[in-house]
Amino acid sequence: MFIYKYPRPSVATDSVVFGFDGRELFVLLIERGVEPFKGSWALPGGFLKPDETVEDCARRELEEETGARPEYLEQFHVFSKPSRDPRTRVLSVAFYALVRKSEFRLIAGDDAAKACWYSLDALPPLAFDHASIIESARRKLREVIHTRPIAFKLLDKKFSMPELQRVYELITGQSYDRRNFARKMSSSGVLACEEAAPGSGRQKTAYSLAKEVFDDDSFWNL
Amino acid sequence: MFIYKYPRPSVATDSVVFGFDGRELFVLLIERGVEPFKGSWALPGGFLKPDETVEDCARRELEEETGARPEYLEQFHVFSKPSRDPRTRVLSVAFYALVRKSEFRLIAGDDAAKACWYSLDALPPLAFDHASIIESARRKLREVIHTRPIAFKLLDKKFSMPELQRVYELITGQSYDRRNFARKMSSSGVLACEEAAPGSGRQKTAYSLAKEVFDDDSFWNL
DNA sequence: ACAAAAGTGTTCGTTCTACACCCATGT
DNA sequence: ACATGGGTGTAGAACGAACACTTTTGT
Repeated sequence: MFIYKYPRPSVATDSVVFGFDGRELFVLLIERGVEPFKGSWALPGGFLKPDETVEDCARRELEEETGARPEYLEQFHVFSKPSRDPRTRVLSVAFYALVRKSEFRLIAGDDAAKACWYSLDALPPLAFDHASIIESARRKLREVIHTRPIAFKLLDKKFSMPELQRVYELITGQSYDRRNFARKMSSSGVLACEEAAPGSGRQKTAYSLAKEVFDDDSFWNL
Repeated sequence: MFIYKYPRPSVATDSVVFGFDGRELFVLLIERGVEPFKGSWALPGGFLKPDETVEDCARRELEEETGARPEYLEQFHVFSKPSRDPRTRVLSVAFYALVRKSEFRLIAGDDAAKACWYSLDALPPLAFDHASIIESARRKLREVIHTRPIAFKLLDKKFSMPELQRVYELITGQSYDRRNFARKMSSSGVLACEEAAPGSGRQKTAYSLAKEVFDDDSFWNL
């Protein structure tokens, strides 16, 4: 039992983990194993422990519930409407993360019955205010993709230009001319060319993130 | 007394209020009237009450401690290092706000001994991690000024082109060519020309934010 | 052999940048 | 009268947008 002089809210984190399979964008959801909303789909997340930062908490809960250990994870908004959780006052710090969907095995642990990828445009009904958290994360992603090279976190180390373009188009909702897109990317200096496809035809040239970018923190933390 | 089954952190808000006097940028600080850090300077802010959102809390505390009621106030980061407050675990949701410095009277109320503007490049020693919160708010401002027309919140309803330019230069840390700057602003469509200075000389042309922009929420909330 | 996907250059319009002079006001 | 600050236009460079054809691979 914990006793305080003034009332305190519970604090939780929720994470919107985006994944890409070469075609579509997905979000990682869990089926809740406990009340409230037992049996419905929700974002992975949970309550803050006494000695961790919210970032620690988001990472811990993600790993416990789904096995995911994203490289890139960032907080983007606090949801604090008093009625957002029917049990008690819960304030949620929301994060978004980008992972290579292929790169880890889904594990359902803990109080998550199972973890599962859902296509962003075929989401099931969601617990709490999680639908609006996802909406909000999408807007954030659309905003931030112009500022930092985060799209690469969704792709394998080596990727092709059309794959990269697809990611940009899905995130921004616009479409781009193939040649202009490739030129702009190439001249921006963040790409390294791994293996060129020589002639012209259906084989794909492989690119990767330039090393200078990959390990320069200023690109990622602004 | 409040009793919970699991430990909970205290949740507070802290606000970085920027002001502009025609020359320099300022931040609104209070002198703490209570321990810890009694007598030193700090950001206005305080603890979340049971039935308010973090936005409500930030507004309430700002008004109580300084009298400020900013039009534009937005959360930007959660600071959650367990040791950031010596008393107990306090998690802080940080906000930044922009006000017309001329437009309100400073009032010191509550547990603030007094409220006062400090120039951004002559800040006193600050309580807690408030120095780094301010640093972080500045970076945020630098980032967001390219996306939304928030600079106008620092200026009077009517303002001159050189004043507007000064705000941009202070926030971004760059300087711009007068003519290019004026052209870009004029052609961006967010300005309305109030009174043109006819000839050319030292009288200033007055501008204001275009009405369409002023009351179109999409410009402000993205 | 046909359909689907990937590679490749050029032109044109727009935007950005750099730059110099004149006038009005206050001291 | 002089210093300060504000107004104004143009030319060249960089950037962004639009556009068609050829090759390869899989069916």
